[in-house]
Amino acid sequence: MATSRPKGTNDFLPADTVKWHYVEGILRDLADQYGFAEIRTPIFEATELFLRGVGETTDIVNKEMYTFTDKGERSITLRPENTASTARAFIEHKMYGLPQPVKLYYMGPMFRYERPQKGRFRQFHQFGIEAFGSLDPALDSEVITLAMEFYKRLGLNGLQVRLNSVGCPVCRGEHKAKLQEMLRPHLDVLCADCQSRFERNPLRIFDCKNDKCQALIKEAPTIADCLCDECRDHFEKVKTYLTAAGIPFAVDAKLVRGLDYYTKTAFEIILTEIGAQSAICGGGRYDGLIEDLGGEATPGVGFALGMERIFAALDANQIEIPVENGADVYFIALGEKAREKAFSWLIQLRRRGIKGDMDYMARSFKAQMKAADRIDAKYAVIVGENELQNNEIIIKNMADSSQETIKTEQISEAAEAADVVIEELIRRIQK
RNA sequence: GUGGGUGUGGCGAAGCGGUUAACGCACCGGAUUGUGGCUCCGGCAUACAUGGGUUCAAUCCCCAUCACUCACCCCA
Repeated sequence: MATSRPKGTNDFLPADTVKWHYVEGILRDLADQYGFAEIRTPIFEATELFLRGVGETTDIVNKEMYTFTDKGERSITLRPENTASTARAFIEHKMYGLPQPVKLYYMGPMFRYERPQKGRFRQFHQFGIEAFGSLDPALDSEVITLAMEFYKRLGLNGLQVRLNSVGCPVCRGEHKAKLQEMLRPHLDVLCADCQSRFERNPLRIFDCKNDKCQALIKEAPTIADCLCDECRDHFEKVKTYLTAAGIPFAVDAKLVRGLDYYTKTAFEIILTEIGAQSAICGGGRYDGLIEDLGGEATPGVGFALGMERIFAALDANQIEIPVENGADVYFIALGEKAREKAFSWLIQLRRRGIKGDMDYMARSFKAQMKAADRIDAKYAVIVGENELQNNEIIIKNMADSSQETIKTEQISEAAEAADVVIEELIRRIQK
C-alpha cells in the first residue's frame, strides 16, 4: 500500500529526531576529540566492491544485499556496511599520500535484506570509524576505547567488551586446517548448518548453539592456540593498552566476526538487555582489505555501531535524553490589523535570533494562550484590538504570570515604531 | 527463507456469538466581557486488518491473505 512504509524501515518523527541529534552530537564531538574526521560516501556502490570487500562467503553478500541493475546496465548495490566504501574512497583519493594514520568516521543508513526483528532493520543506521595506515596495536585499543567512552557519555551501563584475535591469513589457515582435521571424523554429528560451515568457514562452528556441535567443538583448538608470534604479540599489546585505558574486557576465544576482512583483532560490545540482537558495536582490524580492493597494502582498524540499538540500549537503561524545547515568545494577536503587526514583529525578532511563533489556526484568545503554554513559550506578547487602539502591547511572563504593558509610539506606522518595539521586546526576552 | 505471537477510532486499551462497541490520552470548544497550566462540562473521529466460511446472528468461532512483532540463520 502506498501509505505504508517498506518492511523493515522506519520513519523518525520529530520526537525521535531530537534524540538522534543529541546522540549524533556526542558522536561527532567524540570523534573530533579522538582525531577522526567525517567522510561521506555514496549510499550505493558497484556491487563488485562488496563482493570483494565484504567477502563472497558472507551472509551479507549471499542473501542480504539490495542489488539492482541501473539503466546503464551496471550492477549496483545499496551499501550493507560502510567499511568497503571507505576503503574504496581511501584508494580512490590516494589518501595513502596523506600523513598516516588516516582517521575517518561516518554516519548514515545501511541496507540489508533480512527478516526484521528487534534491533534489526532493512534500513538501519551506523556510526563507524576507520583508521588506515598503522599496525600499532594501540590504535586497536583506541578504537575500542572510543566506543566505550561514547557509551559512558550516554550513561549506559552493563556493556561488555568481548575481544579476540582471529589471526592473520597464515595462522588462520593453519588453525582452519587443524580444526578441519579434528572435526572431519565426526562430520556426521554436526548439525546441518555446521556441516556447510565446515568447508566455508569452520570458525563459525564455535558459536553454533547446537549442543552436539558445542560438545564436539569444545575440545577443538581455538585460534588463540594457533596464533603466530606476530599475531600473538599484537593481541597481547592490544590487551595491555586496553588495560592502560581502563577498559574492562573479556577475551572470548570463540568470537568470530561474520565479515571476511577481519584480521588479528576482532571485538564486539554487547548489551544483553536489548534482545537477541545484543551486539551494539562490532569491529576489528582488517589489514588485508585495501590490498584486496586493489590498493597498496595498507592496514586498518575500525568498528561500526548500530544507532537503532543505541536507542534500544537507552530504553533498556531507562535513560531519558535531555531534549531542549520551548520558545522565547509566542504572539497572541486578535484581529487582522493586529495579526499583521504581530507577524511583522515576529519575523523581525526571528531575524535577531529569537525563537518564536504565532497562531495560524484562527484560534480564540484563550486558545492562543493555551498554544503559548503548549509550546512552552517564555513570554506571550499580546496584541489585541484594545492594545492597537492604545498604542501598546502586553508582554506576559508565562512562568510567573506577571505582565507589563509597553507603550508603542505610532503603532500604526510601520517601520520606526517597529524598531522601538523590537528593541524593547528583545531587552525583556533576553533579560 | 523457517517457526511463534498479535491485528478494535490519531495513540493506548476493554469487550465478546445477539451492546447505541466501553474507557483513558491526544485534539477541538466552553465554564459571564480578551489571559495558559489544575479542575469541570461538552464535542470529535471512514475503530473491530482484508477476503472467504460456520451460524438465525459474528469484532468474537474456522480458513486464507496481508501487515506488524518476536525468535532462528546472521549481524550493527
